[in-house]
Amino acid sequence: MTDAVVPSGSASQDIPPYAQGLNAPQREAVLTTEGPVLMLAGAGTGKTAALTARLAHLVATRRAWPSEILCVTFTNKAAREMRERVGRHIGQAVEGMPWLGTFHSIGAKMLRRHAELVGLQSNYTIIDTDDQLRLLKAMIVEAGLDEKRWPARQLAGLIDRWKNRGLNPQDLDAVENEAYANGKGQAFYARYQERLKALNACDFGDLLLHMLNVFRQHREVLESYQQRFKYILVDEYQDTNQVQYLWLRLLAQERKNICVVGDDDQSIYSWRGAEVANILKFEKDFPGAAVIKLEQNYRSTPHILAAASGLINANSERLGKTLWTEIPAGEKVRVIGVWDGPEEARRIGEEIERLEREGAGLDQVAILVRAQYQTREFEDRFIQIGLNYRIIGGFRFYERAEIRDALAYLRVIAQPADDLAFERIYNQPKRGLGAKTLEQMHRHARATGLPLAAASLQLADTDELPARARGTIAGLMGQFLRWREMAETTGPAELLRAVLDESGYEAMLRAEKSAEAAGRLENLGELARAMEDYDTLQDFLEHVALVMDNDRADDGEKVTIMTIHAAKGLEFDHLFLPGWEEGVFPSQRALDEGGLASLEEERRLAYVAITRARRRCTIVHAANRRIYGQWTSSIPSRFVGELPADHVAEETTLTGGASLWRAQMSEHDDPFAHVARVQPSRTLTRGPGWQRAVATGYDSSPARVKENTRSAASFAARPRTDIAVGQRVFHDKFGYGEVVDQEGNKLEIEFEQAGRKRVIDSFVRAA
DNA sequence: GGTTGTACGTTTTTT
DNA sequence: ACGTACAACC
Repeated sequence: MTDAVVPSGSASQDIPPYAQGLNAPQREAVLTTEGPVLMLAGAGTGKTAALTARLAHLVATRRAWPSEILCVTFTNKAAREMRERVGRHIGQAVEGMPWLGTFHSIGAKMLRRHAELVGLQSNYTIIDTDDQLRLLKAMIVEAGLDEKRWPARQLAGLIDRWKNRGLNPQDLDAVENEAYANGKGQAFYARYQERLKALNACDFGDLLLHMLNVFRQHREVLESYQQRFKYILVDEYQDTNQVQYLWLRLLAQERKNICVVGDDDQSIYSWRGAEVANILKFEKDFPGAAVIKLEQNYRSTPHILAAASGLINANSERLGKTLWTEIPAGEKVRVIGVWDGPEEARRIGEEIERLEREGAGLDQVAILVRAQYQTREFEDRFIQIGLNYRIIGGFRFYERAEIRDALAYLRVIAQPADDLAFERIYNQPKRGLGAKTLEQMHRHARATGLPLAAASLQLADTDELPARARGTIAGLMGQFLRWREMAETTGPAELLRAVLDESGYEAMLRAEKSAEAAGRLENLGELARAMEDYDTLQDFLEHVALVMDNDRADDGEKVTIMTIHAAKGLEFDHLFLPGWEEGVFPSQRALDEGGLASLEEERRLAYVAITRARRRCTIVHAANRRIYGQWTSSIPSRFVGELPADHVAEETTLTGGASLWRAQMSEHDDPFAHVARVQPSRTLTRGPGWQRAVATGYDSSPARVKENTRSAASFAARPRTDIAVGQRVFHDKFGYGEVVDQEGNKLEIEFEQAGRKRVIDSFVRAA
């Protein structure tokens, strides 16, 4: 994803502007419009340039309207870049490309049109992992299972993986089913789907799986899309999972004008369902596919390229590419051995300061780590020496509590059946509604099949709850009604401001007077500002759910610190790769869990890391490192040994004095460091902690989840047939009494002890 | 209902 | 080592 593509020659009159400056294979990738095309694009070979030119070519030659091209990427960032670069070629017409986006955003868009085919309404909510976990946890507890023994996370992971593979609950075989709570997996999965339907919600996996189901079960819908999409383009094809693969295969089946771009050597997401096999078998899936290899690298020096190529050669199962470059030879890849983690940070800090003195921009310097915890060492050190840095990853704006609270209010306004959102804010700010009230609301909601909000309103009209709670609920629901009306006429930003003000949420934060509360208020202000760009609440909520915009514009030159995963697709002049030790990289956990396949993925990760470097690449390994508070000594990564010697300059000073001496000179960094050095403890194999004994009963039968197809706004009540006026009944709280009036499911009862009360019929039983 | 103590689990991450 | 999440307290 770089602009680096300007090879020599080849600009001539008969070559359209968008194809000028492309090399021969790139141009072939642009001009081979008909039939299946597999574009194998190595790192830094100008794949995005070719892809965007191809799009421009299809439009410019009138082969398709922009709206007839399906172009899928994995990340929003990639989609944004693609749109921008296509725009440079074809101008305004790019606005008419509604089907350029991520798999999930395209899935969401299609699903809005066909929601009813899977039992949803088109204003369905997209829930995130947090909501997903809360929902599953509630279900697990409800079923009487020990949440400790069968964590919701595990179930969520399984369901996710099933969805990624295109499996519906009924598609699971006995083996899959066994994977959770002794064969309860399928039942939970099925119930989870029912619950989501009742909430008019779906999770990320559903965006693709629901549409796959629609394609499979509704021929006419599939055909309409097959007709519409004259050309299909897929970026990062090596990252597709099974469901995405099935999706594409159905859509491409008719016209077979599908062009996939990818690099099997850069497949680093198998742990979340990506199947390298998809790219490896493309030629089998689409016989006669043109295979185009982009092998000229425009990014890195020959030494860097050779080092990376030598390393990846150790992998089997490759399609095989030979990267080459015309860039003049630069420095060899440096490998530096240091004593421990702190020294590693110190050394890299010094190197960066030197680069700075030499005039390098800090924006062109990056440190790529295997795991997030490694960033701390650098953060500590860089704060100390006053080096500007930025850590990518970590907190996300939309994951902060106050933002999620605000969004929960908006979600309830947009979609009254969104119980998860309602539960989050019904007592936030504190309104005196506690667990007891919530329990009652849940009970009533379950009995009636109403959403929580609607059930609570109904409940507020009776004596089931204390007068205070009733008034509070009625007031809150009244506010929601007003906000809902307001949403019709006002923009989302103004609506949010009104909600924050009238709900008392803002007042709650103001009353707090802490620096933290001030920050939260600021964040909410920023949220409102972000909302100015959207016309409807619905648009905004979808944006939030799907476009977790991470990269906020950052001012000033800073060293970038991030994981290798996050760096995919990026490039830097000066690159530092610390932590190349056995156990860290390759990660011990990967080796324990995935064997050879994981090792090869770690190696691909190393390949991705090295190929991010444009001019200089420095690999560092430390002999001692503190991991989980435990000093651990380690040996250099096997990947270091796999680098071809001719292209590497070793600077390992471990045994000889200099680096050791330096390490001891600065012991004040860690007064106990010498202790550790005398007795380095080694924590080797940590068995997978999640493998636990298997034995648990499933003693309570799962409560049935009623399907609620009614809109939340209708509070229509189904009266009970076994209760009538004059009947003697029993109520848990009020005791015995006689029904004096029945109106829907609300009863008026003259109780013997408690007097005349209005109650809900589901709370009494015939006596 | 809010605060303190303890136990646990710690790769990678998008959508 | 450390942060989080839940349980037991006041």
